[in-house]
Amino acid sequence: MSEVAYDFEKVEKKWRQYWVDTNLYETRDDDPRPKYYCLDMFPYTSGAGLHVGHWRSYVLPDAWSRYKVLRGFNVLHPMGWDAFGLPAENDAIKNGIHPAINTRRNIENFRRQLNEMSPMYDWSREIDTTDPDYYKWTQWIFVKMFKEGLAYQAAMPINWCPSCKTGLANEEVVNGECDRCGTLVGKKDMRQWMLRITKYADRLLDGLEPLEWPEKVKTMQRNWIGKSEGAETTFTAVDPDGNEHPLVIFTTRPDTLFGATYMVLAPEHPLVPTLTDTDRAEEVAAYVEVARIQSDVDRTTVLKEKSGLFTGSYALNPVNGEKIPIWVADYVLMGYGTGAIMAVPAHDERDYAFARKFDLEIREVIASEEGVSDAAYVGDGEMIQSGEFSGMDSTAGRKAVVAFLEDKQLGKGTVQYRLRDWIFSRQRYWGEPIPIIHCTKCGPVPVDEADLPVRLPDVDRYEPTGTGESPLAAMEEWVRVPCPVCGAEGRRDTDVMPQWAGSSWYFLRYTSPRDDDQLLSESGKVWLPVDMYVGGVEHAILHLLYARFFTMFLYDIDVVEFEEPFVRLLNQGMITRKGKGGRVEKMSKSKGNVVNPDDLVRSHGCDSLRLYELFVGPPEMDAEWSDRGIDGVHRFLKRAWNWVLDHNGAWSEIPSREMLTQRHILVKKVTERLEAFRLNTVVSAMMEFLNEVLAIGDAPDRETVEVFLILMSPFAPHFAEELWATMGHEPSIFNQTWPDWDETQTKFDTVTVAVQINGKMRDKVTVDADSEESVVVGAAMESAVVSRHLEGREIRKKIYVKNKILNLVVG
RNA sequence: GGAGAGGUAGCUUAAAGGUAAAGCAGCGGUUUUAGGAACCGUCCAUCCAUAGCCGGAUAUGUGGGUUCGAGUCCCGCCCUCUCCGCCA
Repeated sequence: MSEVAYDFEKVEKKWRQYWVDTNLYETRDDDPRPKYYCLDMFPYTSGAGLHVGHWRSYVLPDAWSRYKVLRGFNVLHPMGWDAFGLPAENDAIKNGIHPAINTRRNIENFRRQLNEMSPMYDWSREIDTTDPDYYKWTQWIFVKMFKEGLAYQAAMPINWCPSCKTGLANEEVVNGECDRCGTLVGKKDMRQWMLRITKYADRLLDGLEPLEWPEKVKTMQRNWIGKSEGAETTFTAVDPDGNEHPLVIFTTRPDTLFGATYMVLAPEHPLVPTLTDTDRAEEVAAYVEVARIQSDVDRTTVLKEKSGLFTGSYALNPVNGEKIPIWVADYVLMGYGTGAIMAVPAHDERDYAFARKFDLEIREVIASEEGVSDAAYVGDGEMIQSGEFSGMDSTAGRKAVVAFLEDKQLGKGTVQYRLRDWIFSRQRYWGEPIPIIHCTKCGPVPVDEADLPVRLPDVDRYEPTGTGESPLAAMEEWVRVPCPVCGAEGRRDTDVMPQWAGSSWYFLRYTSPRDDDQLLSESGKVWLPVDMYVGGVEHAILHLLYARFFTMFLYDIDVVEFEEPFVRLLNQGMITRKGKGGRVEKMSKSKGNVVNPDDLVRSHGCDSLRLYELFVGPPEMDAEWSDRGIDGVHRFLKRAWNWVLDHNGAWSEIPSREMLTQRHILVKKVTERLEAFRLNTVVSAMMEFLNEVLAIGDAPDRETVEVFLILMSPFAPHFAEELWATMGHEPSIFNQTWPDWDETQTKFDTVTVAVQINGKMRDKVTVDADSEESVVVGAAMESAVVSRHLEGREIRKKIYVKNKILNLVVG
């Protein structure tokens, strides 16, 4: 037994201080080593603090960063705070503490908790999205977008809680209800700032292709962007007075144009009042009103019965002049396509359900084996009942019909996206003020870039006003400013940016966090783009899409030299644990199943917890937390500690052949598994190694132990550093180089070969490595078990795989 | 309805065509006034057979297939989890 017990508390305190004192984690732009930028998704600083599930997502990239350091890279591994936004503001309101103060407290708690993990963050690069020196540049980007025509104002229906009398962000609408009072959320038309992300739809789609991202995330983004090719076609609507109105629809299936038996307008469609006849006007208006105040959530998630009303008017199909009824129904959305459709019930599931309910004609125009008597047929096939196009395959037919429409000027081929422009205004307090001044003569004018940032004023009342305006609107002395263009009296925009604004470009700022003159310093550019980005899959769409959009924009205005910010993405899995309801689910305070990492650091040590967070399961998969699991890795560390100290100073001069082989196997396994990011199996390789060398029992040689410690250091840094020093080395172990392995040294002198008979394992024989077949067969024949199975049977075939198995096929 | 991930010993996970392995739990021991912790050892998945050992058969959700050999490859089915969803 070693004299010095593993006192993790003392060891961890000592080295944590040492690394800080010696600036081990300071990262320099001009370091000659090749750069590597490993980024964690920075936390949203809620009041709840970190649990072991969060810890995992920070330990993984930290271990990876430390590995990259040992591999000779100059690693940038920064951390900061995403601290503006609604949850922070609501939390502050609830606690009756000003958001600025509340946020500061939360940040300090997060920083303290993260430091418990001993991360190699370069804290000199810390950023905070609520810092005016930071959001100055968030506003700067907005000004640039405004100047490029990408930021514009539009009247948009927004989520509106009639009880709280306030606009709500989508995040605040839960199952169609106001998150705060439970009232059904409706819609209200308000003038909003919008960002023209749709202009980038194609680039956002095409850019995904080469990225080393999980396929799932790429698929989700593709679906979100939702590109569909089709045609716009102009029908002619005839109102009750006999006046004609062009009615444009979008369809992805122009080949089914002859199957259109009715049309549907979205309730908000501007032609609805015109086309509704007087008998139906009241009923239709009521229907439209109900649909209008319903939220998108209600209209799109409830997949039950279709509803709708006939307007009393008809439209003419441009390809055959047929007269078909025009309906209004809420299954058609104003926000997609043109807000109007031609309904082809035979070949569209929604139209089919609607037609069945309202007894409308279902006309088959694509031939299929199944027919359309039970359900719509949505596949391809031969076009029938389609005039001159009959007999054509529908795939070719789509192009032919589009060509026909274009020729007759009845329509054109177009592309539609599901992606909408980004609603960028919030009528709230805790966010970046939108840097625009409204002038009665000049209209909206951006704040002069030299005058940025527009500081968020300190107000006494930061609660939502109830008028639908931001609390900032009440600050007359702040609002009233001269117009930057003409000098006349202007008014500041009083909306703020959404929570996502600051996080859409923060990864750039870490490279030049204190540059007051530009968003990104020349010297900081060396780091970009991000080589490895680690975070939860919950950001698969919004944050990652917004960040890509911002980056592409900054590329277009020559701020950065690349279009895609994140080369490689890793989504770490959640930590789950049995909650109050007895169900195994994601850790959260409300489920009562959180485990606080601070407690485990105290009881088992930071290194044990780091190791267990990695060991708990494959990084990208969810893992169930086991309260006792950490004991296993803790014992492993103690055993390893004793193994090193027991032999310290009494090393074996020459490593035994077996020890040497174990060492090379370990380096190989750990390196290969690390490169594949299978960190859980790296830890188990360490355990297996220790079990093997303890079984050998010989004193290890010095080099084997040194190698072991270097391999351990990314995962259990204090442990490795302490033993490294105890062996007489100068700190720090992180100045060492990752060891290499010799393939020829990973082989043992003798190997155990399994002997199978007809594919079933019967015995094992030990032979010299690389033995020929005859030798192994000879050894196998001496086995009693084998000979018993061979008795009275003839060997038909021998299959020998060197050093692995011998299979005897008998008759 | 669509997309993705997954189902291996009581639990969490390895094994990517060739001996089913690691940790936890369990069991036995040492230490201890005792319990716990720690440490050491061990490990029996099921069934058949046996006084007991030796032995045999069946075992990676399930049913087929390919192969000398399948947890692994192919096809069908069942179950779990996550995300998306009236997008024309």
